[in-house]
Amino acid sequence: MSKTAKVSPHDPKQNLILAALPEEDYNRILPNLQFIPMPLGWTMSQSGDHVNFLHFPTSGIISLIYDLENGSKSEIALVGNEGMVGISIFMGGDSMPSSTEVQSVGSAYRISRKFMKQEFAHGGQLQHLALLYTQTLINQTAQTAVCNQHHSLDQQLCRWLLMTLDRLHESEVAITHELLGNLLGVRRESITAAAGKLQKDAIITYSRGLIKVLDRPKLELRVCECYDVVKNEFKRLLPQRKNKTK
Amino acid sequence: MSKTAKVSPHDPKQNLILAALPEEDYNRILPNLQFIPMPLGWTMSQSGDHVNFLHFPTSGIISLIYDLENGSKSEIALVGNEGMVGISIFMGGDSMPSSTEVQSVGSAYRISRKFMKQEFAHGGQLQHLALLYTQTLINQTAQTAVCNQHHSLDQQLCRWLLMTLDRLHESEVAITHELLGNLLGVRRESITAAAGKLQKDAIITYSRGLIKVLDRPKLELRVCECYDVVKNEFKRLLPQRKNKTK
DNA sequence: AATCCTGTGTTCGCTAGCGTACAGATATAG
DNA sequence: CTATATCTGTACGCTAGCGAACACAGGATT
Repeated sequence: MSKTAKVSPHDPKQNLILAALPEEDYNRILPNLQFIPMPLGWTMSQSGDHVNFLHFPTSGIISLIYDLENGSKSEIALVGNEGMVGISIFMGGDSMPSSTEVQSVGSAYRISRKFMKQEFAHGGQLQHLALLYTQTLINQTAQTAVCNQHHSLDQQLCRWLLMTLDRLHESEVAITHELLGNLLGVRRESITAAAGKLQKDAIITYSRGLIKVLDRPKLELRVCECYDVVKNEFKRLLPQRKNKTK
Repeated sequence: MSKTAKVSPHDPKQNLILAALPEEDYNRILPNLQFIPMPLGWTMSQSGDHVNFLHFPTSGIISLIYDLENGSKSEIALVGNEGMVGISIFMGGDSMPSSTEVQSVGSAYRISRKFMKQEFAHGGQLQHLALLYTQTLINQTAQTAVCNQHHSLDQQLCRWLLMTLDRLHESEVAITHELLGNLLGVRRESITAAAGKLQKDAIITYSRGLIKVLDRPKLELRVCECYDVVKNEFKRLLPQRKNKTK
């Protein structure tokens, strides 16, 4: 976050998808946007829930999570102000087997399911961006699948931290080992061990639910390729176009 | 599948997406379909390749695979005659980081990228089905991610066999332990061990690249929930509508 | 027949992460 | 300022899957 002002979460264009819309589309959508705060821990939807809104975060982080019968979970993707939550609305399924939880406080603008379906049917730029973003989500999920299988928890932790930092725009992450374990699908103790190594090497410090990243470059040295793959594919599909607001 | 005849791979309606189209849409698309055999081992596309055709398999199986820098791989989804290959065409990205390989001989009908884009833009039933199918793919990928992390190889092998059987419509699967290891992201020896258990319990037999499933019900008893989750979500999103061919 | 290649069987030591258990440490509430 | 709940540290034995190495078996080749 930079010096001061101007970065209000109340500006819809803090969301990169909205920001990338041509003025015409943006202006049509604007009156249908509803501002909504996203408190920490809010379960926006659970597996199978009929989804009624498409959310465009302006700040904060949402985790997409798959739950198993035995209570284990795994995060399959992260969404911040670069994306949207609720793709099943335009994909047609109306619900998904994943649950969505607010990982880091923030806020969003949302539009109703009905309006989004209309907009999508028009086939304009919002449709295009929504589908491209969905493709990046698929990629994120798929890369998570391979990463889970082939990379060490140490590496996965670095990946998670970097992905989170990218969406937070600050170097402090509020999360306990316990919750992080849930997201990465491992025990709390395993996180303690992995985080301990990073702390010992002065890459992070943490205490009681607050992780501070001291040395991001070193994180990038330790992370597995998955971080870059996801990031690069995102850049390829959704390059940051400045919208020409006069 | 019934007694005899009539199940020619040369009938485009062997593909369930095509079969689910209303006559009107189907007839418009028909002249643009090109039949193409899919030989065993054919790499239809590699990571990053610009995709020129959307394939609708009428038989056979295609694996979607993610590769890592160190040479490890993992299959992230299976596609048979229930689906399509090449979604990046209508999702807008034109390519994906996954490669696609023919796992089991078969054939497909394909349409050109250009024609598909046109069709998709019309916003008709093909658009709708394509997006729904994409949602099932996302689900398959996400479930693979959790499964990789939380379930034993034994269970994953059962899952793979069942998913394959569902697409083959027969009880013999031609694949070596080595290749199976690649798909499931483990060593050949680990497959030998897992398959050995199934063979000992008379659930399968195998030799030199040919696995015969003897007792499917027992496979279903051993498999993890992931198999059903994916299957049920598929049914929910794409229930088998008989198209009203007079 | 002898040879080769591909596919499978098996072993050995190794490591990551699990499950369990318990102890210390630091907020927050009363 | 004490009590309590929440976090983190650490230890122990256990298992799944790894990596490497080698033996054997069955088709194919000649």
